[in-house]
Amino acid sequence: MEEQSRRQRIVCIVGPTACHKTELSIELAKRISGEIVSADSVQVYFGMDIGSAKPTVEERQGIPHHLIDCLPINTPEFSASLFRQLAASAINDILLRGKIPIVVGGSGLYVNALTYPLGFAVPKDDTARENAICEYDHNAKMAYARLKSVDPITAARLHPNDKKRIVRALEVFDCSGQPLSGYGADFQNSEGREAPFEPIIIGLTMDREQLYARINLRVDLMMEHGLLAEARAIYDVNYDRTLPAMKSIGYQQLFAYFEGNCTLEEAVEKIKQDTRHFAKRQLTWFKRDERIVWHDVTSWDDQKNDLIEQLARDAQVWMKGKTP
RNA sequence: GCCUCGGUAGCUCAGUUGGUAGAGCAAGGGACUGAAAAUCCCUGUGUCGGUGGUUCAAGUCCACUCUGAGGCA
Repeated sequence: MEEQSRRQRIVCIVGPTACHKTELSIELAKRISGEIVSADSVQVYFGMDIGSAKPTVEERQGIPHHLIDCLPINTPEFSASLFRQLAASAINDILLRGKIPIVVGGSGLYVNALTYPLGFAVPKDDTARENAICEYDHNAKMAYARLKSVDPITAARLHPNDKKRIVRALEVFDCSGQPLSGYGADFQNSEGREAPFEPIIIGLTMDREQLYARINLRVDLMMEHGLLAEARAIYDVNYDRTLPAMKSIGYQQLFAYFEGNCTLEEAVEKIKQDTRHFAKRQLTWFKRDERIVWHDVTSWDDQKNDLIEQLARDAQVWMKGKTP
């Protein structure tokens, strides 16, 4: 309890893409003297502006934004762990300046990295990963069986086809001698470690059909605002296509078009489709998080003023640390 | 007017010699610890266009009918 109250508090805004997170966060920041920390795995890259729905300088209205535009596209690897380091230092800075950090984003794992005591104890090990991939490709069943014997807890969580996670779990064991589950296998703080920050989490959601309609519309707007040229510029640089940034929605589909694998119309449809699927996955992720206080913003235009006022009060109470 | 081929799940279509239907996509649900806008898993009842008939049994055969596309006049 003593430790808990000493932990630094932050405000988080989460929810699926196209759910007014950006607008809300900026309005909130204006009222409570906040600064924004983006928890978004694509907005971190320079040059991916339209497709990642980065707020423009005008939209930011002078509110400082962190973790936007801080990596080149050809960054070979970024990770939740690295995000935590960068975001944590940004947040500490903000707090030192007496401002309120507002973490806003749709990358659920990134938010959890800041608000749960996630392990991230064993860094990526290229050799061990190579070997695990070979092992899995050679005989997936046996690779899974080995994980079962070496780390039964993680194996039980994972489906035998979940190559990426099985490989990672084997990698962790092979280079550390410890099972991945030994570093804390859940989000429930069962290991008793302390999370970096203590959040109030505001969740935005809306009627599914409405959300999908907004997504479709937003993709059309992105195209009008020059997404094609933005994607083309990135395509022309000829980056390694296995780079994480190259797989972002809105870009990979247009790359397929540039390569003649589909028409432009089909590519745009695919962007909408993939964005809808993505929004659904985000909702699944956030739904199980019982810390989130949800707000249905289906009728955003009518409710936003009241909602912003209310959330500004909630956030300020939270930051003063008066736990009920 | 005649001929041909269609009409089966939200969409595109399968459906063997008659045994009350099944794939892909969409959609829904779930998972998620150094790739997370990534990756992985689960879920298919629908007046088989309609009405009658043959049959123990019809999406499947027959008749009529509605409807779409194409062809010939």
